[in-house]
Amino acid sequence: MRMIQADCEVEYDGRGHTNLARGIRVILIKDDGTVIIHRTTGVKPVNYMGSVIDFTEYDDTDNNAHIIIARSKKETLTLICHSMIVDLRLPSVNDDSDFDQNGTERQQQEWLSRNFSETFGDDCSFIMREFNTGDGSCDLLGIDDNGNAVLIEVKRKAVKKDVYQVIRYGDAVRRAFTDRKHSILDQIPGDYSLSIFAHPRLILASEKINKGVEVECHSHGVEFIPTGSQWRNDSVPAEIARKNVNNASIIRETSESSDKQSLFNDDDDE
Amino acid sequence: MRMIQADCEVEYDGRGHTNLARGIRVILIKDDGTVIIHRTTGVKPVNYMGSVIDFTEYDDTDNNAHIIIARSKKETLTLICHSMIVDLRLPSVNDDSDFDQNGTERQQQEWLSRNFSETFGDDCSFIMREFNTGDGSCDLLGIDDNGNAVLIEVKRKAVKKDVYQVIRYGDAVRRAFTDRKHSILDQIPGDYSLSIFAHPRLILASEKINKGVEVECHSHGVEFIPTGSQWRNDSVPAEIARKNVNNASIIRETSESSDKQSLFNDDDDE
DNA sequence: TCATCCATGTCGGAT
DNA sequence: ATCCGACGTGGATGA
Repeated sequence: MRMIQADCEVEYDGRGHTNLARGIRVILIKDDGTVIIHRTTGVKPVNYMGSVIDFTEYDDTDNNAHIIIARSKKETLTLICHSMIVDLRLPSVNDDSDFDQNGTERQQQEWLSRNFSETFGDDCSFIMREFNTGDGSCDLLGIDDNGNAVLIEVKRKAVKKDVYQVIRYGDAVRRAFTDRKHSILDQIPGDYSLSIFAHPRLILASEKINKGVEVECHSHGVEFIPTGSQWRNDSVPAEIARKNVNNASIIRETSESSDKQSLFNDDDDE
Repeated sequence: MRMIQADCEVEYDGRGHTNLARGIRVILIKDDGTVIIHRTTGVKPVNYMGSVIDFTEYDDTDNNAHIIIARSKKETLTLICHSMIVDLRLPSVNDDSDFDQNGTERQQQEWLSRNFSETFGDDCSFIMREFNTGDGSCDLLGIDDNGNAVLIEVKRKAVKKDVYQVIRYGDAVRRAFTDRKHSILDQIPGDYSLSIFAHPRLILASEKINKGVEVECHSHGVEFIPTGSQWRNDSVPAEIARKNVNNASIIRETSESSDKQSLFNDDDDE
């Protein structure tokens, strides 16, 4: 890992083409070749490149510049460094530690599969998750008492576009029905007829919902069903923070009103 | 800007919840409060947080740990640092330099507006860009010789989902027609009747196309039109690299076969 | 390799 | 503030 702060220009060429005019940025070069360039604000890097195949590093004495070129199979990232303010090479370490993640749509989907009839109605029973419609996979597949398939798309926050995702799944299974494409049944546990896809029920299920989504649902024959947030509580891990904060002495603390700037740079030496 | 390398645990709580077990990572804390935590590989940070309102920093002497807590309105990021290997506070700089980007859909859209009939046919003339359908804005609006609106969605790479984006725009303008919603015409230069939206032509235009998209188009009455890549050539900026690489002396150079690892850390002192 | 979909998506623009 | 769609989206997963 290499940590650089440099006064530099950056050019990227590949899927697109970008030019970043001269200025001071922070550059990370990881041991796997990944290059990440950050400006002074924002979460996302202004430039970056992964899958680097080779590096070339020049000293352009004529222009008094240090040049770093990273190449991947189809891309090139060029840094013209007019001055290297910091250039720190850190020992390589490998980090195979666990990263646990909660509150994902996957967990929401799993929770709903275990709370199916409670959420979607007693006339409706769960069949499977990740049902392949032939045109993308639907989060949940169920069947109602009329023998119609129930296609459910799960979102943490539903937007209008999602309504069309469900419509698309409906189109796909109806086409499987009219085309007598029996292979779509192979993935389904149990013994079902293709006719369950003649008139599928379409459901969009979500925790939060954007304005206008219910109207969009209604005008396209899609049911909207709120899921609540209960699913989040089922798998919250122990918080590491609480057990450490006790007995700790505060070194520095800021609030919204204070000058944030002064905290992170060396302009304010205490 | 603060650049840290630390042996740390990380917990995030907010929209989701994550726990990262102990290990060595690089942490950037920007002057705007943004925190970015990188592992040893990959482009994306393992943890991050923007819109930070306040920081709290502890020394937990009991556990011999340094604790940094960043809070935004609805989120908390906690770092338990068991050792601070590097903790560099860099002077704040402001960087208002230009960042030019090319090869965007926006440019493709603009190019198509200037090459409209060549691309979409002589029976078809351009009206405007970014036409608000009432349910999302369509990239290009034109009109054909039959007096029907032509709704065009532009993509660099078309996928099946995009077909439904166009369908949705078609739904919206037809609804405007049946509902006699004349206000949709306000944004259109020139004098048109609502009836142009009775039977809109729907077009998906793209440079690249995924398998199955044309079939999806055909089965939903959407036309697919390839745009080519000509639009990319209209706005390629001068390459800054070429003019600098001449007369430069190579310091170090790697190729695919060499040991990349050795380039970026200090295991190989030359 | 290609296609699909989620993401603590982030970000910018419009309403 | 919310809504909306692009992104050099990245990354994982399944065919």
